Amino acid sequence: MLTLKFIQENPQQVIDGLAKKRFDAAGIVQSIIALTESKNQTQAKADKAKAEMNNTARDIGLLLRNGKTEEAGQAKERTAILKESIREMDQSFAETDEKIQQLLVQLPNIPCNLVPWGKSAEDNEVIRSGGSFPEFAAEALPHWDLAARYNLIDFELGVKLTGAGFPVYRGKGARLQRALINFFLDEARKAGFEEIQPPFMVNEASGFGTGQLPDKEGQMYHATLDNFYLIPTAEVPVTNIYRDVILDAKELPVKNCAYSACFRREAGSYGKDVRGLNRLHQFDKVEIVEIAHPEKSYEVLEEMVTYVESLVKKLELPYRIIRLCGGDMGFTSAMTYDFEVWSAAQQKWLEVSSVSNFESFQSNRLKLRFRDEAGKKPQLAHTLNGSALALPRIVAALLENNQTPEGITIPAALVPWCGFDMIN
RNA sequence: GGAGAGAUGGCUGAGUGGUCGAUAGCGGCGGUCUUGAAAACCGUUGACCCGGUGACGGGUCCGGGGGUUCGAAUCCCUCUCUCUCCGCCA
Repeated sequence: MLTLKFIQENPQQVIDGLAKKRFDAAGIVQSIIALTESKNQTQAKADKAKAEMNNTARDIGLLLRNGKTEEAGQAKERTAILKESIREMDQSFAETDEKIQQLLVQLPNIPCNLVPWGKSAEDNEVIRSGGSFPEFAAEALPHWDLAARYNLIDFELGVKLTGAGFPVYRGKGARLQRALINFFLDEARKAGFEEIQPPFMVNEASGFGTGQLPDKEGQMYHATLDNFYLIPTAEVPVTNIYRDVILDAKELPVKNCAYSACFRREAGSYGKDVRGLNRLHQFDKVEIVEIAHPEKSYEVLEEMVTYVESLVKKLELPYRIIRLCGGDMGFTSAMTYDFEVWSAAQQKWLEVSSVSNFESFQSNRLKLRFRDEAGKKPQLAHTLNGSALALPRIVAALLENNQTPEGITIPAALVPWCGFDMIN
């Protein structure tokens, strides 16, 4: 969430910035400023009363020690009124603060200047593309047909065991999953990311920290008996490592990577978008997370994009990198690049990675700060993350694009991790 | 799952109703000494909020929440977590 101070000091910048996300912030900003003013006045009054109370209590202690019981009794009577007014002011303060918090969490992050105007995916900006489109003699088969033909993925069996969107990978299909996970983790390690193996379930506080709660509650699986949530991405546990942490500037940038299974209820999805591997309730992903100095975060973002690009290049997939327009961006992001790979049989681009700079939007809620030098005040760090990469659509594209009459070929870079170069 | 003990500042650890944001040690930072370093010695060292241009002043925070009291780290209730023993077990 945005910081109160920033909104107070730059109300117009907030309103103008959020217009790019097609969000009308004028009313909320105005309310926040008015409420904050009233909250501050209440605090000033309450603090004064509390100071008086503290002094009186101290005096009573001294009087009692000196045996002046009567005077102490008189002082006690005076505190009763004071006490009641403090109670009222504290209550009013808490109520106002609660209102402000409720308004604050409604404000999306402000897009950075580079973000193009636009209202939907059509207005996104293609930054660059690479790889070549495959050509086929016969008609290309979609990955669900190929998965069945080579016995790689059993979607129906997943339905039997759990439900739709929980596929069972088997044989070379399972080995391909494992190979991709290891490939992505090893590449990330070589690029300087520390590997983390996080819990796949998190508590409520972590859900709040990264903003899944309270808004996207319905998108997460919830183990109600213990009040744990299955993670929708490793971003949640990994970023929450740094909740309530003050880092030393020397430690920046922090670079972490993590594999996790990801669980998403995907309530509301239907139709051909969910066919095969296109949209699943459980899937595998390697995530990269960075914590950067505010002055460096956009450099870091570009580095992350370059890194993710190196992965799709090694997998020899036709890809394009897109800068999302304001209208298509997520709530928490200041700038997002999406990576898409071409699905030859479905004849469409599939999103396989989303790399974002959240600036201080996440760290404000997380209370993730750093200290430039000893003695100086801590300030909010910038957080960034990206998929590097999500498996299912990569697998879909690999299967579809590399199909030959003899079988499916494995990109050379992946063969050492797979242990085979052909699925047939 | 049953029984017991505990949660204090970056860490260890005192403090059981009255100037306690909190003794002490370690660590960190600054200095003296040294060619330099170590050792020793001296000083310093939490976060957040409000008011003030500022010096500074005030407030909140001793796991979370609530209560008792003029006054709570200290007493009571409750939740969470940790440890020990027993049970079970990959």
